[in-house]
Amino acid sequence: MKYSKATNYALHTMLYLCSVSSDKPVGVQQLAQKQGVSPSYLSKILTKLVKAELIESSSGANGGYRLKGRKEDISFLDIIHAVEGSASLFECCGSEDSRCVIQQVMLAAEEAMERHLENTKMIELVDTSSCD
Amino acid sequence: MKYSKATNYALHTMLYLCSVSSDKPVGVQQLAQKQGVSPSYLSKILTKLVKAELIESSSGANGGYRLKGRKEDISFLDIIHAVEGSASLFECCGSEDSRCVIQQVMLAAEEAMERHLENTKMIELVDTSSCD
DNA sequence: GTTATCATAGATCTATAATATCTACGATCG
DNA sequence: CGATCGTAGATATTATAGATCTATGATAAC
Repeated sequence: MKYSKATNYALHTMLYLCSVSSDKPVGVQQLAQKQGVSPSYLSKILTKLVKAELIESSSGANGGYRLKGRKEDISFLDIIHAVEGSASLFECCGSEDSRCVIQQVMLAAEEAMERHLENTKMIELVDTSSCD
Repeated sequence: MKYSKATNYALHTMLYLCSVSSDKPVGVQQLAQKQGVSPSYLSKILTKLVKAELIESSSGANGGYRLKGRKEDISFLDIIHAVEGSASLFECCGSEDSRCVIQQVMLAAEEAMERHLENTKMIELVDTSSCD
């Protein structure tokens, strides 16, 4: 079990967009170059963030991506759910059999992690950012 | 990102071994049948639990698997680490770049989940077990 | 000692998801 | 109109999970 590289790209892109905090959209070429990944692939990931309404895109010349909401409101969990989906990490018997005690423990553990990810907002990292 | 089915099989097998709590080893055929999985596959998973010293195996007639340690000491995290490995769920820049603030947040979140899994011991589920 | 039973290790196969690229398309600005 | 830029879809490529089979070695019962 591992977080995908796509999640890594998404988090770093969001952190960058939060730190520039400009009205001007940033093109995917520039974003991709900073992370050493192909623009085609990154744009697929960013489209998920658009659909989750974390960022918005503008086409045409001087187009690109910019934040939609406020930095204070964007959590790690928002970004991760947008990329990875929000399904449970553990499924016992195919469906959600809530009677399974193992399922209950795993779900509670997962919620502990998600609580932490939900409480950490992007704005907290803006000034201290390295490795972006 | 999802927990593997192997983890599911391992957890259910461990819960069963904890609930029978007999000196007699249980064969992999019986364990596999209860979960609707092939004995060949399950034995591969159980071998990992043996190497992690959570259970012990005995060959030959009337052989099989039985608990090694005490139920009070076996945590969910022990089992999960035995099957999935104990590497971090998130890797930022290939190596463990501890300067990356994103990495730090993800690591802290993961630790919150692991803390919960470590504090939940098998014995707590033995009596209430359904879906085993 | 022989035989039946049972775990282990290794090779192998398939299925599925992650990773990545390319092309065609539609939208926008100058 | 024409250059720029995001979107969607098709497609290719790995990597990993999931699963099975065979050969081997260990053990107990006879």
